[in-house]
Amino acid sequence: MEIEKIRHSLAHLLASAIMESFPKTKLGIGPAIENGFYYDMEINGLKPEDLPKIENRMRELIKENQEFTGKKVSKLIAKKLFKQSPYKLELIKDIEGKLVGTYQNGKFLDLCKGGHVDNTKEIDPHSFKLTKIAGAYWKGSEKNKMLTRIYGVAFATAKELDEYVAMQAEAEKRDHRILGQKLDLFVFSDLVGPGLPLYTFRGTAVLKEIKNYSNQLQKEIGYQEVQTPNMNRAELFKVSGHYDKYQDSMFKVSSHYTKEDYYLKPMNCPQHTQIYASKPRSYKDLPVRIADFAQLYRDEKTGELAGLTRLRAFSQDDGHCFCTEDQIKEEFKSVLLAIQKAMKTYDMNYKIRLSLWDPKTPEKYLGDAKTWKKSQQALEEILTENNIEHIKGIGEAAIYGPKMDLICKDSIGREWQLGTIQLDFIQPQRFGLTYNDSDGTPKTPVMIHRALVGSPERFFGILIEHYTGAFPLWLAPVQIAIIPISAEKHSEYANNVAKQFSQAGFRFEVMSENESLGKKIREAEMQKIPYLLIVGDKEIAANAVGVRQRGKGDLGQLAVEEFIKKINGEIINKI
RNA sequence: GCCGCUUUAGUUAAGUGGUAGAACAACGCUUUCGUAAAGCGUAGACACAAGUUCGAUUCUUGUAAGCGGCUCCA
Repeated sequence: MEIEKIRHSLAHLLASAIMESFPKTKLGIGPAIENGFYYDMEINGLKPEDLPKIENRMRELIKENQEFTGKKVSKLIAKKLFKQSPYKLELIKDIEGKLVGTYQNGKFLDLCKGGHVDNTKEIDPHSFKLTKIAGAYWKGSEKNKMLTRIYGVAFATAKELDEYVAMQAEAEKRDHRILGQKLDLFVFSDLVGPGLPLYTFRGTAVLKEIKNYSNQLQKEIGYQEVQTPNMNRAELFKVSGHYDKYQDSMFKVSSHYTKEDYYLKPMNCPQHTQIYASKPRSYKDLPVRIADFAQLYRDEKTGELAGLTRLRAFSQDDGHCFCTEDQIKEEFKSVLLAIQKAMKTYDMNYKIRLSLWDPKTPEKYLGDAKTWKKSQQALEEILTENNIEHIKGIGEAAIYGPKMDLICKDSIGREWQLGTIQLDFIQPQRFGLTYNDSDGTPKTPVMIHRALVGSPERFFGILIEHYTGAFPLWLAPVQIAIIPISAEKHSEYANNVAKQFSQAGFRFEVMSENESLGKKIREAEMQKIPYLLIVGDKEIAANAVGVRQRGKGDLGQLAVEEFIKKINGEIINKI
């Protein structure tokens, strides 16, 4: 039994149950989706608390052993049959040919091309659940009316449903928004504003490590860090072409003293072109590779903001490479290797997507079809020549060119775009960038946009869930907790040990509150600190620390120097 | 931005048309402790604004923020 058939049949049963309780409802569409199904409809008076009732009615319908019987009818007849719903009529109009498919189960008739179980007895009445009510635009377009969508999850067996529910609960425990608060990594303030997180010293420590590591990796492939302002004249974005396409999502800033508009920058590339353009370049200077961690601002719609994964202020481990066409392949390859190295260190699963333009909507992009064809071909060659497995994403390209994106899957199965390498023939042209070639003639360089983990802030959020807050030692916000057994008797020694850690550059805290040892260990464990060092009389006598490792328990005594040597090794190797 | 839901102390969270009961955290006192919560006590909250009402934390409306979706994601 194909699970899609069960899911889609349940959508019909849902609609059938809805029409009984809400006969005025105008139905839209009801497909099977990953993990379940949904049905879109224009409905009045439906409340979330109605769902269990509808769910039960669906179970009753299943037990009636209804047959699904398909029949093709002419469009004229179909229009009469479905005259109640303008959405169905629109679908009938859109269908090519003279006949349309209909399916009957029990008293319910739906416009449908098929894909059902033969009889509802093939559905386990306890293997599905209606989960939520949401709004959804008709045919997925913001310009259309918003319908009500009822979501359900469904599996072949009740056991699989239980497993799915359990997995969702597990994922919730990893939610970076909750862990971020519990582990004191970042906060939001109503006064500061939505999408504008404040990182505590702990969160800042993690973010810094993420950025430092990206910087290390990109230095290895020749990128030099620059620093650029957070705002610039509107003119810059008019030249780059962003102003026309993205004006609505840029924050406008005004000066009291000049009439000209300024914008907070949503990306670094236009500014980087100006570093390139600051002096004459020779072919011998290329590639020119620059990297930037500047804060970026995007005026996202409020409903799109979410935790650290969608922000109004964030940075990117961003870089741009200006090179000749001959150098494209080599440059892409070195960046791709750096990204893969990073993903290995973070122990993340990913796939590579070749993101292409959608030739059906050229108005969404800059540049002509010929340039697009040329650049897309170049990227595809790189992937096939190096035997790199990839998928294709039509319509996923940037406005100025195709790209390779790294897609990773998080703990609850959501996919995130992290690293990216993008080819751009357009901006260099628009900014009039040139270099003098070996024959003395001026040529236009190619621009490569790239990021390793994308946005460190967003990646931070993903990592919190990836590690369930238990960061590896090198990333941990606090790496070591030093716990004197008696605050009074052992704090002095604890502080002496701490001084050595401070000199060694570790992140530590001394827990010298007047609390029981058990309680302090519990607190440190809940903060997921990798190493707890217990110090009491025995350790003082031996000039040592009692080492307790997260997840491993008591490791026994180690001399302070020995411990420093041990964790230094772990930090350098990022394990 | 759109559809729906939510908002009670720092956090979790009970409850009511007559202004709130608790746990953890905080603070104070006692305790000075060997690997995941010592004991006692103190203080602290109904998101904001308007309306209905003798009286609103509770009902209505609006605003803000959050959550689940949709749309978007250079």
